[in-house]
Amino acid sequence: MTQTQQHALRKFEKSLPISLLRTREVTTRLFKPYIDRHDLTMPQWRVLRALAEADALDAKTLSERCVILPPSLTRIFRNLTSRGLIRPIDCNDARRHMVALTDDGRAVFEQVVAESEADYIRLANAFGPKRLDLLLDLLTELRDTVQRLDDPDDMPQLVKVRAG
Amino acid sequence: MTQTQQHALRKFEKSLPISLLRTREVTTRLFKPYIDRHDLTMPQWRVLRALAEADALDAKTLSERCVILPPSLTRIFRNLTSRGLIRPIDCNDARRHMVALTDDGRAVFEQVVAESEADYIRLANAFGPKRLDLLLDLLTELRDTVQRLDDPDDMPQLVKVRAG
DNA sequence: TATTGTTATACTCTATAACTATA
DNA sequence: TATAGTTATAGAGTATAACAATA
Repeated sequence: MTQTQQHALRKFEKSLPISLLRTREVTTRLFKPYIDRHDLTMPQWRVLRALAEADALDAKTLSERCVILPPSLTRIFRNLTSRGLIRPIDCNDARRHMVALTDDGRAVFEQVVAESEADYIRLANAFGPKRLDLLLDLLTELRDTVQRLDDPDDMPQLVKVRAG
Repeated sequence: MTQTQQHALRKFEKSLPISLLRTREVTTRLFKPYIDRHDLTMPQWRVLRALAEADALDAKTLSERCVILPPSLTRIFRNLTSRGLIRPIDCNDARRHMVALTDDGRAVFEQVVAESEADYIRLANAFGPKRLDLLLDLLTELRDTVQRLDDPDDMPQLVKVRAG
């Protein structure tokens, strides 16, 4: 391999969106069999997972938190409701479509977590639990940073100067 | 917000595939306008970007490196070839479909890079260039770690013991 | 016989705009 | 008037299996 090609490869590795995509692909592939086993798509799973950690959520919150566009979410609601995994929740704002897990939905969630736990521990040990925490923190902070780029009033002064 | 909900939120933040997806979503949104401007989809752009850093690549390599399944790649080849952005390359193994950028393809690539560079620098400065490098390194290393999980012979002894 | 890639097929997601209902 | 969500629609990606061509 030539010097130029080595440099080129490093540049490709350093593309942030692509690196995030590739890393997500391999980690998703590790856990996807446990999702497939319950006839769930990854977006459907993200909805169940988000609902498992809240009493109830509206469509907009789920859309943002699970990275699913509203039209897709409408279909996912229909699917998961018909399968008895989620149910509508009364809300004082009639525009909002709030949903929560049913008992069956929670059971499915708990099953997937239990079945995949061994692989998660295997991954955490192989990578190093502390490095995994560091990575997760960096991901969250990068997300916050990028979101603040669109809203410069929230930016700390130092960063504003450096970015300019 | 209750104690339980705070804990729940943290758990959702700590899902690796979801965190990777959400971070990719915001970073992609930052750069996507520059891709859209040239009537490219993100997968098409990944192909151009990979080819820009190699003389020529075959479909299998591109499929892995760009996270695109072979059937999608076939369609993308057809699209980019018809637009004159890539061209087939002769190869000693006639099974392989090798392609390379045309001059037009390279021009489009350079244009996108030039147009988006200011935003990339803005992001790197806001997040911290060194932290960005750390994040990119961790992403690459995590990818390697997960891939080795499927191929335990490659695992260092210490990790094998800890994982077992 | 194994590998590379294409085709076929069905389903899902992506993305935008237009529309309804509610605040 | 602004917001939340649904519907409609077109296009692209996801995923699998079956197939053809080549090694």
